[in-house]
Amino acid sequence: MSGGRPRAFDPETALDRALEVFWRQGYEGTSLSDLTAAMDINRPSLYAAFGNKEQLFRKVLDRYFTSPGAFAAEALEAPTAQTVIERLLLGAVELTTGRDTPHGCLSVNSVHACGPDSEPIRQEVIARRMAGEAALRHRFEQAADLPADTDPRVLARLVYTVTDGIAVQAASGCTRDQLHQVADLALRSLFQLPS
Amino acid sequence: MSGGRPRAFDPETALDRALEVFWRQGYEGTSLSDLTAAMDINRPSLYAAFGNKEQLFRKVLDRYFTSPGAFAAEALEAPTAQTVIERLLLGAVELTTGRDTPHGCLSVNSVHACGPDSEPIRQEVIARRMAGEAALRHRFEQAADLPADTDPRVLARLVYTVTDGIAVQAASGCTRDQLHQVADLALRSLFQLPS
DNA sequence: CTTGTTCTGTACCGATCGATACGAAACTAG
DNA sequence: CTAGTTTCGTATCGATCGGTACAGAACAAG
Repeated sequence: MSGGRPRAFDPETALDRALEVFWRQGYEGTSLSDLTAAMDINRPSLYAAFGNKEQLFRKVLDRYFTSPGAFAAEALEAPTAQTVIERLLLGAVELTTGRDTPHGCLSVNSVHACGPDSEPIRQEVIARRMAGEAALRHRFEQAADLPADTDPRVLARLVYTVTDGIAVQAASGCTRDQLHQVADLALRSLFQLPS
Repeated sequence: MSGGRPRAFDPETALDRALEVFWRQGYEGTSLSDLTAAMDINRPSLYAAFGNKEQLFRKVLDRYFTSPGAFAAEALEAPTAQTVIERLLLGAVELTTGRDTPHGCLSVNSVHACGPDSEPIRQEVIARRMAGEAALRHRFEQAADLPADTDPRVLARLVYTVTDGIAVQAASGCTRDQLHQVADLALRSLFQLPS
């Protein structure tokens, strides 16, 4: 039992740097050289601390959902279905159009991870998306402010369809203000509110 | 002036094969080996006939929008704004969940083209998307079946947000039937139709 | 000190990336 | 037939990919 040479970097901040790069460039678009440059560590240090590129990305995904993407889980605690949806749509706009973060959504980007070698990553992201959708459906099943003929599954899927679309729009240059208008219109349509 | 050796492949079918591969694997995820294998031609033949990978992708984009994605332009000719949106949403579902085509949308995939080297591709796709959105806005400006307080820009953006979301959902495994339900609910919400 | 352990830094691995050089093959024109 | 032209097929280019071997540096324990 012994000390050994102390590591010269903080794993958490390094993980944040990796999140930055993966968020902006996607899984396949990010090379190990990009990662080591952004994390300011050498290649062997990266492998020793985080496994390999795929394992690093999974840890980055965890960090993404627990900190910038935490609003999605927290939104489910809103009192009514309407406020849940409101928080989800507005939260998606904020997340995907941040001033200090890349535009778009890491999760949505990763669904389109391209090559055959990144298929496990795709599957993992898809599994997380389905879990989120199922949670939203359960939340809707317990809501009292939805019409009786509303299918919670379809509504949950529509809401995630809109948030996914928001992410795509943000990734393709739509501004935060523009997307706020879109989210507002979507909410007014869903709940037939006066404009 | 002379003949020369005739080419042993049909450029149009080769382009269709390339579309297939790019559609499924994205721009960066598709290697030249993937392309030559799918198009059943050699590397120099590809370069002689289509330029390079980027130019080939642009021609594939043209083909995509003029044949599987043609519904988007045609939908604008529908008589009312409501039917325009109807055709767009249902067309998006059909396009992105085809039996004999990859799931998802080539255009939406390419927005997330990852690395810094594929930035020109991203910009081209974004430009085409903005052109489509502008066309839809103009169509809405001339529509008689929209409430007077409707902002055509916001509505156009919302419609494309939903079609983008449909593409993401399709890419992540959602079935055609499920997305039809989503599109139906979106339409009923937008136009406050009885279910 | 020495020993053991862990991390750092360089230099490198085989594989694959997009892109080409070059000669043989297949055609037309004369 | 020969000459000219275009495509095909192989073999290869330099660069980069993800991943590692290995030696030296920095610590703790004795």
